[in-house]
Amino acid sequence: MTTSLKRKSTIRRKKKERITEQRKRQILDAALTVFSRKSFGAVTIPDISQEAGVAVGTIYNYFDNKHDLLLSLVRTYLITGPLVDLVARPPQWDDAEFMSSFLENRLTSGAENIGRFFFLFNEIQRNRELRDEYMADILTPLLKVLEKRVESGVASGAFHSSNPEVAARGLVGMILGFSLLRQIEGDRSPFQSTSNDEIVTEVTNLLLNGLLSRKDQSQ
Amino acid sequence: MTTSLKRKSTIRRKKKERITEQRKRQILDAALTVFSRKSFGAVTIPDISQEAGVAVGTIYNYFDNKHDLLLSLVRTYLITGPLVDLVARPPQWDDAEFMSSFLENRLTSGAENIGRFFFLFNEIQRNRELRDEYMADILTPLLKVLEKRVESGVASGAFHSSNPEVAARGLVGMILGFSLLRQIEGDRSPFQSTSNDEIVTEVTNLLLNGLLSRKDQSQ
Amino acid sequence: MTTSLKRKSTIRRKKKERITEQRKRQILDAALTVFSRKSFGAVTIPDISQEAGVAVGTIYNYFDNKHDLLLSLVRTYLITGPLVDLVARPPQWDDAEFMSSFLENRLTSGAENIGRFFFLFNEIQRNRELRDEYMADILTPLLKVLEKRVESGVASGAFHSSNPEVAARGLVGMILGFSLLRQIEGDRSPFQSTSNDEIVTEVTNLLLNGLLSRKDQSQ
Amino acid sequence: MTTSLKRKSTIRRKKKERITEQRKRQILDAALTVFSRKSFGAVTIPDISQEAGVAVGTIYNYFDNKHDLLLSLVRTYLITGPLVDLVARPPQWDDAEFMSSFLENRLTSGAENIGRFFFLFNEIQRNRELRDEYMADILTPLLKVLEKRVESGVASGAFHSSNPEVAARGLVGMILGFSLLRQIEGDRSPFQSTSNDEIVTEVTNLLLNGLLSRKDQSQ
DNA sequence: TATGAATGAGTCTTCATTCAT
DNA sequence: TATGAATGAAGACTCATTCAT
Repeated sequence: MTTSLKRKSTIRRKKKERITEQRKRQILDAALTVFSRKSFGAVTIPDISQEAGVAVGTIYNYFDNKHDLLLSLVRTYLITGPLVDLVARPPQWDDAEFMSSFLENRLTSGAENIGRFFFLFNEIQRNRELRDEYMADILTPLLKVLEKRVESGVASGAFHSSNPEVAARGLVGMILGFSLLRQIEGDRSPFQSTSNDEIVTEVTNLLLNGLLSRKDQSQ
Repeated sequence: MTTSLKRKSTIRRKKKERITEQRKRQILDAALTVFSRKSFGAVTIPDISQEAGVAVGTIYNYFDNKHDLLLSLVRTYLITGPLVDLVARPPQWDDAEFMSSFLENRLTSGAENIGRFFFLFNEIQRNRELRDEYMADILTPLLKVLEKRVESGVASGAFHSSNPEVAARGLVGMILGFSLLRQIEGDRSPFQSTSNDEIVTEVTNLLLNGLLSRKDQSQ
Repeated sequence: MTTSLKRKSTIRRKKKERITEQRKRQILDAALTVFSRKSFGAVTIPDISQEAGVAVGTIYNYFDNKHDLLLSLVRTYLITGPLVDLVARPPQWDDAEFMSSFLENRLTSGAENIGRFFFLFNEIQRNRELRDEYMADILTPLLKVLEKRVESGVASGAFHSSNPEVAARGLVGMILGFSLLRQIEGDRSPFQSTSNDEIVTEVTNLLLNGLLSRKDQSQ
Repeated sequence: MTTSLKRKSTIRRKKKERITEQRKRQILDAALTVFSRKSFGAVTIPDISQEAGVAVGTIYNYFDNKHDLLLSLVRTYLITGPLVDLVARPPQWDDAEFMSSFLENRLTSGAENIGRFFFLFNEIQRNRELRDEYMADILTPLLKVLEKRVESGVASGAFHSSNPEVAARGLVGMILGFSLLRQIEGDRSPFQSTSNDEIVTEVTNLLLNGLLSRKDQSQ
């Protein structure tokens, strides 16, 4: 009976933990939805609580304060996901294949979300804690992986001779900036009737082959 | 005498307008300085008034309210400047020269400031009025100019065959994204000891010639 | 069988009541401990529940609300105890002995606790119900006993001729005020290295013999 | 004219300072009034603002926060006034005269106010900053003055041999405690029909001559 | 009976805006 | 025109109390 009781209590604890995680997620999802509508500063806790369908006080049962909620938001949605996998387990393809695949992946799955997280770039710039964490966990590792690929590609002759640091930031930067422009243009983007595949192909092509045609290229 | 009086009053009015413009500018400059220190939501009117060296009430003599001040900020710093000139009076160079010169110009003079103005992009996205204005006055014309250049470059054989809409957005996007990354990396950027000239050269090179070396390029 | 059942149920009920009283006491003790750490306004029900080792909800099984808990606190710790005994069964000593023994008793056992209960005096002042109860049950009877002793002492020639009402309040007041000062001085009290016996002797001496030496005393 | 302008500005600044002081005082007076009705924790800023006849925000133009308001309250009403004068410039009377005059003074002018400030003793006990300041500025100097007087009185033979530290605290304590009892008894005090002079005389007599009549006194 | 997550009224505090000087 | 004290609506956050388990 003691065993049974113990088991029961363990089961209950686990169940409780699961519920807690679900609630956190429920609130974070609501927060993200609201943040994509209003700017961060304009979002109020009641906004979030209403969207999440819980009381204001409930939010404070799961997060210390608004700032903590923001941090959790970043940790949950940015500092996880496919990018982290890519960095942690870079595939064994050759450098050109890797680049082309990386660009396609980011332009396809990353671009759709950039609008929702755009407000975070602002916060990241102003909030030292957030910035340090984002850089340490995401940006720097990603850039390092790309730099290494560029270096090895240059060494093997597959790539132009390039400064790897600039190239890595150029690649990531274009993905970021291109997605940002799509976000700003919104409804008025000329890509409404362009297939996403074509866009990805074109951008990848631009980055891999450049703008100039072969004959004009000056090595 | 009436004429003389009128003339005098005209002179006075002009002088007054000039002073008013100076004051507005003084306040907007202060606002921009403050925005670069604190996150947008954290900036208060007293902050700005202190930075500008005027009283809180004075700001309300020149701007209707905080939102109006923000609008003026965008109009003054984003929807004016060298970009407008470039679009209004595109130089007569050939397409390749134009592109290379455009990239250098933007990466040199634009990049330093993009961090300071970045928070405005957020506002642009949330504020329909602002976004429409920004797109109509700046973004769309700029993209149009670039698209035309790409088209003519492709026609002349100077450029790879490309979708001009994608290419134009790719170019602007990379400038935007690359500058944004530099801003985020800040002190930890690996470019601390790299000359700005080299960076500009490398990015320009990446965009014009692509990442892949000649022998691998598939037209 | 009915009888047996009834008896059993009576026993059970008594046991239950005893357990209930224990729980109440456990919570009140915890409340007192917490109040001695934080200011009254800063104490929360979770604070008390944690100190008592019970859940928040459990407290509400024994007390209607926070105010009720406070009332019980006063009733349990102020409106009971040795003072009540003293008043209910005054010893048969002569008046001088009684006074000296009263002072020693109060200064010894009462003084240590006065700091812990002091915050209750505030509540007593604000809460008419509580004040009436405290006065009716404790303060007035105590003062009456002392007044009677002073009267009889004056009549017997043992005491100076005094207004008994003033004298009684002077005695109680000094015990109260002296203990309060010790509480406020806390660590910085000069009595750290003075034995409690000496302090009690000195205070008792001051009250019984006064400050002036015999030769200066004006009857 | 420059001189005239300067003078004008100086006058204005002084006027402004005076108005600021008046406002602070106005708010502090209101706070004191409200605190004497409700316990400290129960008082809200709107309570005070309403009593003071100003807006909530105005209070924050003069005090950093509620805690700062409390500190100012203590500084303004407790750490100033006749007690400070007494301590700073002790009169040249002989020791017995001094004591008797001190007691009369405190029992007369101090006692009426003790009720209004009673809540502060609670705060003083819980709030280290407040306690340190109150002790350093008021309590310790006062006790030191009294201790010295007792010492010199004992040396001159005017007073009984006493521990000066205990005696000083006994004197102050009785004033405190006696006033406190009057406050608690309120309407039901038996002193309603007793002249204040008589009360003061009796308490002073008790402290100076003690309770025991001459013949019983044991030196 | 015990529990503790959920609730939302109530608090402190901020700050855009006004207006008398 | 410039000033800055006064204003009070609005937001972050707390905590006494409830109630489903």
